[in-house]
Amino acid sequence: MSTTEASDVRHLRADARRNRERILKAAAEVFGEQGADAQMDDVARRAGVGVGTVYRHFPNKEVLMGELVKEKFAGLTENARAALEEEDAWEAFCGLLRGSAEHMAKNAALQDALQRTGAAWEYAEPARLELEAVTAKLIRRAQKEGKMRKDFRAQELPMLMGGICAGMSSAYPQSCDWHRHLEIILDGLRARS
Amino acid sequence: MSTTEASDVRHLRADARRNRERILKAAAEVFGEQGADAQMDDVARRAGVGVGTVYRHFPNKEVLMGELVKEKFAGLTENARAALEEEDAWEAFCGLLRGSAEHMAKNAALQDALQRTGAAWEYAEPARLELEAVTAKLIRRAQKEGKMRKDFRAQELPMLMGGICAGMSSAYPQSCDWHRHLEIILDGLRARS
Amino acid sequence: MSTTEASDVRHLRADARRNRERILKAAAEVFGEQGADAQMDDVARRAGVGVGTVYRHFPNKEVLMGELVKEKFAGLTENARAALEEEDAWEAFCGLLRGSAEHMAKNAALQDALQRTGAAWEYAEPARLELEAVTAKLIRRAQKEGKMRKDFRAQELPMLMGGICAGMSSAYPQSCDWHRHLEIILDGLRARS
Amino acid sequence: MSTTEASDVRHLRADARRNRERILKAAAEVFGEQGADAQMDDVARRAGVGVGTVYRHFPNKEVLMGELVKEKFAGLTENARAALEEEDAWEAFCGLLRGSAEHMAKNAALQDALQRTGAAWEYAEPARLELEAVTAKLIRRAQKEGKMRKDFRAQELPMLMGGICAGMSSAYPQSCDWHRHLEIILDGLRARS
DNA sequence: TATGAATGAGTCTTCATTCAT
DNA sequence: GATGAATGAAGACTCATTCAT
Repeated sequence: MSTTEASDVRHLRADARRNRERILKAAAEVFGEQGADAQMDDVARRAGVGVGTVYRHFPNKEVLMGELVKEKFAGLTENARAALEEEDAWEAFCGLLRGSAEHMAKNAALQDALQRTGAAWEYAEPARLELEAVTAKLIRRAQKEGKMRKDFRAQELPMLMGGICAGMSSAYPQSCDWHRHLEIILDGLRARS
Repeated sequence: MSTTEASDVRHLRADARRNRERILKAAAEVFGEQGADAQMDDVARRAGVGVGTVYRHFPNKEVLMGELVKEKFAGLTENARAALEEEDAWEAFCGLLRGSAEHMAKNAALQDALQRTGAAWEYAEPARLELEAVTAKLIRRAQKEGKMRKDFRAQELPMLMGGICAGMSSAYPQSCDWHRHLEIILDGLRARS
Repeated sequence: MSTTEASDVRHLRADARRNRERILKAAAEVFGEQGADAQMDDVARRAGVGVGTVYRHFPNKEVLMGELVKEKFAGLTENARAALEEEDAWEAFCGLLRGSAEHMAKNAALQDALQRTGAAWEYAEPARLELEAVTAKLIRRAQKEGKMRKDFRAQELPMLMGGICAGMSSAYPQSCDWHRHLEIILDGLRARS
Repeated sequence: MSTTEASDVRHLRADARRNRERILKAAAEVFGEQGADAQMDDVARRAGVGVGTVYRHFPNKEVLMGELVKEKFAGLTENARAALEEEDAWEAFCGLLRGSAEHMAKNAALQDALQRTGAAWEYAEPARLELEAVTAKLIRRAQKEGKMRKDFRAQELPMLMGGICAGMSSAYPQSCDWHRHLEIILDGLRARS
C-alpha cells in the first residue's frame, strides 16, 4: 500500500475530490507566482474555498507542497515512459530533458519554492524513485548506443535539472536564457568523440 | 567615492570595525546554516552583540545579506584576477571554477539563501559587474586558445555556477556530488574536437 | 456605499461582530487611559481576544483609532441633529456644546490621543464633514436669532472644542475646570449687546 | 536654593555652558519640528554634539523638555512684568496674550509636545508659579478697571492658552486660524456691558 | 463537511540610555 | 569632559494552524 488511508483520493466524495483538485491547482499557481513564502490563505482564496478546507485535505503546508512535487514527478515519469518508446535513446533523452525543462519553466518559481522544502521531498520520495527507475533505463540505452558519457548516472539527473531550474527564477540580475544552460549540460553529457 | 560617509568602514573606531567583522562572520554562518529565513537576533547572538549593534552597522536584513554577497563577489574577483596570470587560460578557468565552487560549498546554504534575496543582489551589483569584467577576459583568452566553446559568454557564468550551488544545499534526497555537476558543465563548455 | 466589502460590518457573523464591538470598546478605554502610545497588545488583552483578532478587524493601529474618531463624530452628529429640533437655536447650541464636552470628558485622554493622529482624521473625514454640515445649520439659525456673533463659522468649532478637550487631559499642574473654559468660550461666541 | 548642584548653570565652564545652550536651542527646534517623539540622537546631531553630551547636561529626555518649558515660562514672565508697567491693564493683558500666542505659534509643535509630558511640567513648576503670580496682578488690575470679568482667575489662564496652542498644531483637517480662537477667548473674558 | 474567525508565537525594527574609548 | 558605539526591552504586525459555527 503506497497511500495512507487519509490521502487515498479514491474514497472521497465527488465534490470533495473536486475541491482537492481545485486546491492543488490553486497551490501550483500561487506558489508558482509568489514562491514558497506564499500563504495558505492565498491558496484557499485562489481555490475559492476556506482555509479550513485546505487543511482538511492537506494536514499542513509541507504536505501540500509535497503533493505538488509528487504530481510533478508523476508527469515527468509519464513523459519518461513515452521517451522509452522512441528509437534513438540519446535523442529521446535530449527531448525528454528539453520537454521537462520547458514544463518546469512554466512555473519556475514553483520549482524554486519546492527546492527549499526538505519535508516535501520526503513525502514525494516514492514518486521520485519511480521516475528515477524509468529514467535509468533510458540512460542505460543511450549509453549503450555510445552517444552518452558512460559515467553518468540517473541519480545525478535531479541535481542537473535542479540547477537549470534554479537559473529560471529571475533572481539573477539579467536573467539569462536557461535554454543555453540546458544545451551546455547536454553537451557535457554527450559522449566524447 | 562609491560608499556613503556613514557606511565607510575606514572611519570606524577599531572596536566598531571589529564588531562589524564579527557580525558579518556570524551572518555568513547563520544564514549558511538556516537559510535566508534566519533571524537577525540569531545573527546578533552568534556575533556576541546586541541586535541594536547589528542594526547600527546594517540598516536592515537585506543590506546585511547584500553585504555578504558583495564580499563573496570580492573574493571571487580576487581569484579571477589571479587566474588571469596563468599561462593556460582554459586550465586557469577550470581551476577558477573548481576553486570558486569549493569556496561556495563551504557555505552552500548561504548561496542558496542569497539566491532568493532580490534586493541583496541589487546592492551588490557593482561588485558583480567587476567580477564579470575580469571573468570575461579570461573567457576570451580561453576561447582564443581554442579550448573553450566560442559561443559561451561571461554573463552566462553566474547561471551555471548558481545551478551548481543549488545542488549543494542538501535539499535533494540523496545529495549528489556537486563535483560531478561541475565536471559535466566544464565538459559542456569545452570546445568540441 | 461608503464602506469596502471587507469592512462592511453587516456581513460579519454574529460572533465576529461582537468581537468587533468588544475591540472598539477596549480600544476606547485603553487609548483613553494611556493615550495614543498604548499598545495593540493591550487593546487585545482588554478585549479578551488575541492580537491577531484585532488585526483581522482593523488592518493597523491608525485605522483602529480612525474608527474611534468616526464613532465619536457619529455620536456628536446625532446630538447635533437633535439640537436642530429645539426652539431656541442659541440655547440648543449651548446645550449641544455642553453635552458634547461632557461626553468627551468621559474619555478626555482619548480626545487627546486622537488629536495627534493625523491619519486617523483622514480616515474619519466623511464623518467629520457630516457633523460640520449639521452644526453649520444650527449656527446659522442662532445667528439669525441675533444671539450668536455673526462672524463665527462652523469650521472653527473643532478648534474651539479641541482646545477645551486639551484642557481636560490632566497634563496641567492643577487641572482646572474645563466647564469654566467652555463658559468663557460661549460668552465669547455670544452676540454683543 | 531652587536649583540642584548638578543643574546649576553658573558652575559650568565656558565651553560647557555654550554646549548647554546649543543643546537647548537644538532641542527647541527638533521638538518643535517633529513633536515630542523626536529622538535624542536628533537633538544631539542638531546641536553638533554627541548624545553622551546631551545626557551629561540633562539626565533624561523629560528633564530636557522640562527645561524647555522652564525657559518658555521665564520668557512669558518677563513679558508679563513688562505688561504690568502699562497704563491700561486690560489692553496690556490683551497684548500680553497676543504676544504670547504669537511667540508660541512660532513653535506650535513644541507646545504640543510639551503638553503631553507630565514630568516636564513638574520640573518647571517653580517657573510656572512665578509666571502665575505676575499674571495674577495684571488680572486683578484689569478687573478693578471694570474691563475684565470678575470671576476669572489667573490659574485658569494656562488652560485657555493651552487650548489655543492645541489648535495651532496642524492636526486639524483644515487648520483654522488661531487668531480667531484667541479673540473669541478675549471676548469671553471681557466684562459684560 | 465547509467556513473563515481566532489564536499567539515569532519577526523585524526602533530608540532611550549606558559606558568604553 | 566629550564621543558615539552598544545595549536590549519594547512594539507593530504576520501567518500557520485550530476550532466554533
